[in-house]
Amino acid sequence: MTRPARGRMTQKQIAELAGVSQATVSLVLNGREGNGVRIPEETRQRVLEVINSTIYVADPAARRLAGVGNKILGVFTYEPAFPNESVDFYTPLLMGIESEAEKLGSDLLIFTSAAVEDGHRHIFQPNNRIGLADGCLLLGREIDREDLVRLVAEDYPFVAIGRREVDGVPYVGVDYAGATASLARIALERGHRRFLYFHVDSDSESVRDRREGLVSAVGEATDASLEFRVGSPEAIEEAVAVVAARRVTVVFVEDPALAEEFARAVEAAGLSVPRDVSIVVLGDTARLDPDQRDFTRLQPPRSELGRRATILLDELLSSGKELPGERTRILLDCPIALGATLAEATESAE
Amino acid sequence: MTRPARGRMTQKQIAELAGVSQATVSLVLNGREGNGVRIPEETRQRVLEVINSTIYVADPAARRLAGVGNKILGVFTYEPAFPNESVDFYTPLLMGIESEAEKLGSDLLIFTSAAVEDGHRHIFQPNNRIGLADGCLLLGREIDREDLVRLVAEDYPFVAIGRREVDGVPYVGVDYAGATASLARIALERGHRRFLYFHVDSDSESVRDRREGLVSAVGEATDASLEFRVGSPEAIEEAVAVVAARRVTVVFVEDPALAEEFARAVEAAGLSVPRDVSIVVLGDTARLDPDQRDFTRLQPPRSELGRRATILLDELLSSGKELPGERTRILLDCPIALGATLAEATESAE
DNA sequence: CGTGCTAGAAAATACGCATTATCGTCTCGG
DNA sequence: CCGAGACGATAATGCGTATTTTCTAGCACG
Repeated sequence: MTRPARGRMTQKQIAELAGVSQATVSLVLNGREGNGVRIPEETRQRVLEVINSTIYVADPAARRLAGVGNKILGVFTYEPAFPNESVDFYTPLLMGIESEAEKLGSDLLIFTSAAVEDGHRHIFQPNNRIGLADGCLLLGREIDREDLVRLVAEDYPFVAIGRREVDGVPYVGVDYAGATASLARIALERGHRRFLYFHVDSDSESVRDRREGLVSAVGEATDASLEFRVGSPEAIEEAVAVVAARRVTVVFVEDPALAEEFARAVEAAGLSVPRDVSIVVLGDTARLDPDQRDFTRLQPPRSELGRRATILLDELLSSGKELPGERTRILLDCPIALGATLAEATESAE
Repeated sequence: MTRPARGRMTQKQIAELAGVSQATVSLVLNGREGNGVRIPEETRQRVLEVINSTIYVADPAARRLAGVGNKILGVFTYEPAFPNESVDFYTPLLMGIESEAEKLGSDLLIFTSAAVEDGHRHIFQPNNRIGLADGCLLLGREIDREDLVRLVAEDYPFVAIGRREVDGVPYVGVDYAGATASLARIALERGHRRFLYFHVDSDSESVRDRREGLVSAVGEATDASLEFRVGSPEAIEEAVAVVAARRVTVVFVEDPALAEEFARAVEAAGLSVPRDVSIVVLGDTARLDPDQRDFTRLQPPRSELGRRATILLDELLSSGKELPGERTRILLDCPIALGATLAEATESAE
């Protein structure tokens, strides 16, 4: 017995003190009336007095076992939630989640116990405890698809933060496609015609959405072209050469770290950002150093994401899951930070 | 029934699939051997195979009810944990807590449900759920004394972050007295003799410790003097006058926001910081703007605090609370940021 | 006086798991 | 052939709560 009685009160003890049965205590506590249950005011008061004179609180584990909700929302992060490098990513999410949870009167259970392996956590481990929560929010840049499938199969109530293309997965995501398309259109308006896209090797939905937004917007302009390059050091060298030859005037970079690297390479080659080449950052800019340049970029509404996801989870829990699919798949508009790295295109020397 | 069976697997179902009893499944899962329990390898394998072919995970609520610790550490914050203004205060603490909880294989339950009243939360509210956690960490600048007394009375395992002068309260705090004394001695070494202390109206232990450290260190120098002023706008005006008259060369400020205000007032009066007057900040500097001046100040080791508190709580839980008092009251050294606002004292014009 | 009804409250049960006691069965020694 | 272990596995129990079911008086009515 890891955890002995400790001063903890039980309904049975309350019952003895009040001279009633445990069942009566439970009925009083839960205000059950009607349906064959009657409790005269006198008895009710007696029980309530005893309860108030003690420090009784219902054991949540027992409540859950008995099939009632606990007002506990799980939060599963695929990476540690609080380390410095992620602080700007997770903290705004958690802020939104916390404020909404407070409104709902729910507690948050953060699953820090899931060990990190292969760089990220897995939900289904021998002793996972997601079952303690009424439902769960899933945060993380990359969420294991198998986990999602399994959660759906188990009919466990959860909401993913970020769009997920798995049947039956409720999510609150960001309209990256639309926002990226907007950025691309701004570039087009500013005269850019030759685009370069530094992509990353990831098939995550967010990356794909951004790519598709870019491709479709550039495709709308018949005279514009879009080249792809994997974001790697070699590609940077080549890209700088291409830029130097005035064949590309704007570069969309998926990885923020790479953007800075590229900008430096450009400048090392004697060119200027954004005069000679504009740069737009697409991926999570949370990790940018504060002293880094003011990139033109996406600004996902993270707190709002957390808030909306929490609300959706609560809806799932209270509605008994009969929500129509479209209400469980939410995309939020993504604001754009215009920044200082997207300028008018200079005349091509061709 | 808020939460019906859902696709969830139980040991009973596993048992049926494997052709054994529920008890056997449990025994296999928990690796119980000896003490009258024997399970041949053949059976064990059969059960394990079934388990692995399904998505079974033990129901944590049931486990806990059955007397197994659930490895959940509660985190009670007296203010919302994630809002921007507190981010630098709580986040490092949470970082330390999280990393340690991960090592321990524990989850974190954040009590966001406790409604905020009178500006801060209370632990004991009807339906508080701290009972779900094995133990609890208490964070907050000001912790309600009554809550502490009651927790001790209940024999509930917890650790406060920050020194608390309440009998039986385990804590991990910061040696503010020592660090403040060090700062004062540095000021003395640099020739300062006339000290001014902007204090705040708070009897919290941390504020008191800093005051005592300052008083005792200044008291050691027989030729030094220390004046007290409540930190208020009027006091600022007066203090500037005093400084202008060269009667004070160094000001210790409890409230960081006030420090900046004071510095500006000094400069507005045509004096210079730190040439004419040195400033030392004592209180929580977490809220300082990044572009604020580089104050000489205290730098509490917050992540370490979180880490050590988590370790202590774990010790309390696993030791059955038989720890000697001195092991449950820990003070960590507080590093000092020398900053740029404590200079050599200029010769007094007296 | 027995029957039916009602109010009030206790008893019983289920939840899923861990653990203990118990029950067969088999083997070996005497 | 019988008793004592040894071995395997199951039945039984408890954890604290919610809920359903059952029980006990007391009472009115026929």
